[in-house]
Amino acid sequence: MAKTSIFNELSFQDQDKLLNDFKARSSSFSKGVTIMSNLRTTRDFNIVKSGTINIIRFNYNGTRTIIETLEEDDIFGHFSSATQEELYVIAETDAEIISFNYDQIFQRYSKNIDLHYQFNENVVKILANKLQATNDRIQILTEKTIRNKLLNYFNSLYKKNLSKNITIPFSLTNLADYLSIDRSAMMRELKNLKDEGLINQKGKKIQLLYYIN
Amino acid sequence: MAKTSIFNELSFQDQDKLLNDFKARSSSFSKGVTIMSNLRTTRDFNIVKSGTINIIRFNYNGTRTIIETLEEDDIFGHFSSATQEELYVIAETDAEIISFNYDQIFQRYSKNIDLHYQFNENVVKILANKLQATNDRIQILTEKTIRNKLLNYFNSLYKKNLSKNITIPFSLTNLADYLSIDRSAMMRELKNLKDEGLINQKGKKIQLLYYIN
DNA sequence: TTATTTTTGTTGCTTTTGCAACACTAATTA
DNA sequence: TAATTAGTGTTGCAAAAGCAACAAAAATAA
Repeated sequence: MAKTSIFNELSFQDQDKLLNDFKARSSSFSKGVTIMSNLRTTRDFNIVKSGTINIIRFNYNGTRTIIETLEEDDIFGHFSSATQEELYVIAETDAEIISFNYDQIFQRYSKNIDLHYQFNENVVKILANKLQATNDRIQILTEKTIRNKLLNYFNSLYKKNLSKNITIPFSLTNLADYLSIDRSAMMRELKNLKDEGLINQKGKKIQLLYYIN
Repeated sequence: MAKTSIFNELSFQDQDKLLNDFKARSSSFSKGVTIMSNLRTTRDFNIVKSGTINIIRFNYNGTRTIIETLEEDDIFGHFSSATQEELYVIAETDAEIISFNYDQIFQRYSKNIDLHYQFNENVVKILANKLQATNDRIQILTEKTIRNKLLNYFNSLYKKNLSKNITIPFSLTNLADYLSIDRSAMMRELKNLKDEGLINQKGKKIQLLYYIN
């Protein structure tokens, strides 16, 4: 399933028409700034127009978990959130966000119907993609041991790139964060996997030496 | 956010028109039967018309994890799946399923436009709901200790019912499954919580004795 | 109603994991 | 380029969790 962008099949002109219909507004944020601190209760539908942003949860003990990293044409809104704790949206780089009221996308428009149909199709496809990605993550998180979490994660990268030479797309510290395991315990397990000849590893570069499927 | 059904705001007549447009087909399954063994690759959009079904993953070691339990008017499809392992759809009770090709929902229909708009709105809302529920589950799974997983889960039930007297909606065995923890370790932790006076518990009935928020 | 299966509750033991602390390297910013 | 911050790699120890096994209760089927 190829990644769908929210503006798939829509020209820049079409995009302008849509955003105009939605009464969308645009805001700019500098690197490091908190874009939103109440993601759970927002009624806005948000599109990242440029830059990179992180959706972050702060735990009781002060540690943080990156829930999602978003880039150009990715979307976020109340659906990105868990109901329990509040999530923060933070600009990883300078970023531009377009926002409009969530219910706008359900309006029946008499003009530009084709554009709205296309937009709707994109929304459905993106949500379905996100749901699948989230289900992937659940599968990894439900693995009981650190070893299985790692192997499961490696396999998902393998299937994405169809290569046994994979590169972790973020720092090892963030990987531990993503897998929800202790970093030092993860390093220990990586070492075990190396010692047992299952992988080669240097920093974020990992070579899978075991048979897959 | 109230739960949206796929046929929200659509009369039975409207439903028939839609399903006719979609060239939908209906199938019946007896309790215990495997409805589908290749959820990952299906191109169908499926609706549960009656009964209860489970989406299940079988782990290497033979244990199973219930990914989702679905009832009347719930939907499932490739978006329900993780890309790694294959998921099974199994009839928990006698069940009736309606299926049609996934791409049908993106067709531009000249007739019954309002119905299709409404259906599309329902699809988006349901997917957003599911995404939120899945994010909830991720939050619970990222908790590091059994105690925190339990408390987090109890809190989510508390927030749903706004009562400190909660009832686990499935067996304790399945709860351990859902939280991805060892059942006996979970029982031990439940006992600890009781001994420390944080909860009362008898079977699936739990009373929360601690201060929330 | 009895028999059978599933679920609950419990415990000892072992393994895994998290925590804390520290040295070292790489990357970023002044 | 130097100074500062962020990330990597490692270890000992303590705490938490998994595994295995079994008895008792509850639910379901015969």
